[in-house]
Amino acid sequence: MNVDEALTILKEHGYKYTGKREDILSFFATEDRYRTAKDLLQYMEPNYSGISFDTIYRNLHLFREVGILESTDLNGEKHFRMKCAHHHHHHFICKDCGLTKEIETCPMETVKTELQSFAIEDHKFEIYGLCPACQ
Amino acid sequence: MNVDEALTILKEHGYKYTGKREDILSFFATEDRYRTAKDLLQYMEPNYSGISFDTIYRNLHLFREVGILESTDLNGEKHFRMKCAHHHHHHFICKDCGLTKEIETCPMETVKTELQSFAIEDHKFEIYGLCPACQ
DNA sequence: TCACAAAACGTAATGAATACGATAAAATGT
DNA sequence: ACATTTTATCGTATTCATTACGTTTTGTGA
Repeated sequence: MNVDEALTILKEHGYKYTGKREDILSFFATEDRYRTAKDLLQYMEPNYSGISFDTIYRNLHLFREVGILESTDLNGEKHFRMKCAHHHHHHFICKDCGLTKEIETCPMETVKTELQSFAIEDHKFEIYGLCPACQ
Repeated sequence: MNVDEALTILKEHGYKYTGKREDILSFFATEDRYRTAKDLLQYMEPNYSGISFDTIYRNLHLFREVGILESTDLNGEKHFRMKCAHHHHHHFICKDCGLTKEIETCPMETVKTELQSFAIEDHKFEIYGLCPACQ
């Protein structure tokens, strides 16, 4: 997803356009990997000195709710990345740099037969390690 | 894993026996599901009034390190459960009560072919939802 | 039973995330 | 263009889980 697509989604949901939001989106559009709220704050600081935590977190959660970002818990800290909306898949995640690689394998179909009487709402399949550059 | 097996593991690693440790272990031996540090603290409080956070967390991490417990992050809070050591498997986890059900399916073999140049260190496959009792 | 290493206590500190009243800014209708 | 309304942001305080640490207590092996 690119910045324009994301801004369109925002507008469709009736949310306003601001310079900060565009900058947040372009941060994630450029970084094709999982980043933390702190990473984003450090990126924003130079241009918007004194930007508040509220703004960072509110927008991160808003963007996730409307489907612009996706998130995962990595050692106790929430990480965010631009959502890849084209099809269902999972991620390899580099422990060092947060880089992600798409995994096509998804075992949910076979798993469903194992969970007949359970109400499945969600699932998480992540592989962790080091990417070629970080090895 | 039962309490005696766990105590044996502790002794093998040269750690000491204490009443608190046995109680912590019997808590997890009884509860066949993911529990938080707070859950454990509430269980210990009546018998050991004034037990400290240090004791709780130190033992939880120790037990995980020697392979007595396994842990996962669930909405920003670490959850622990007795490790089922017999064979590799994953879990369905109930969002309400933390109950777990073993899943035999593990897609790592096929995934490895997708990640030739990546150093795989770990993986997580969890299914979330409601167990029959909580629906 | 004595000495020493490990465990626990009590409490303070850290760090991520959330909350909130006040202010500012963007969209909308006239 | 202007006023109105709605949303966004600021500044800061608070919550909550977790970690840290100096001191005291307690197992354990000689």
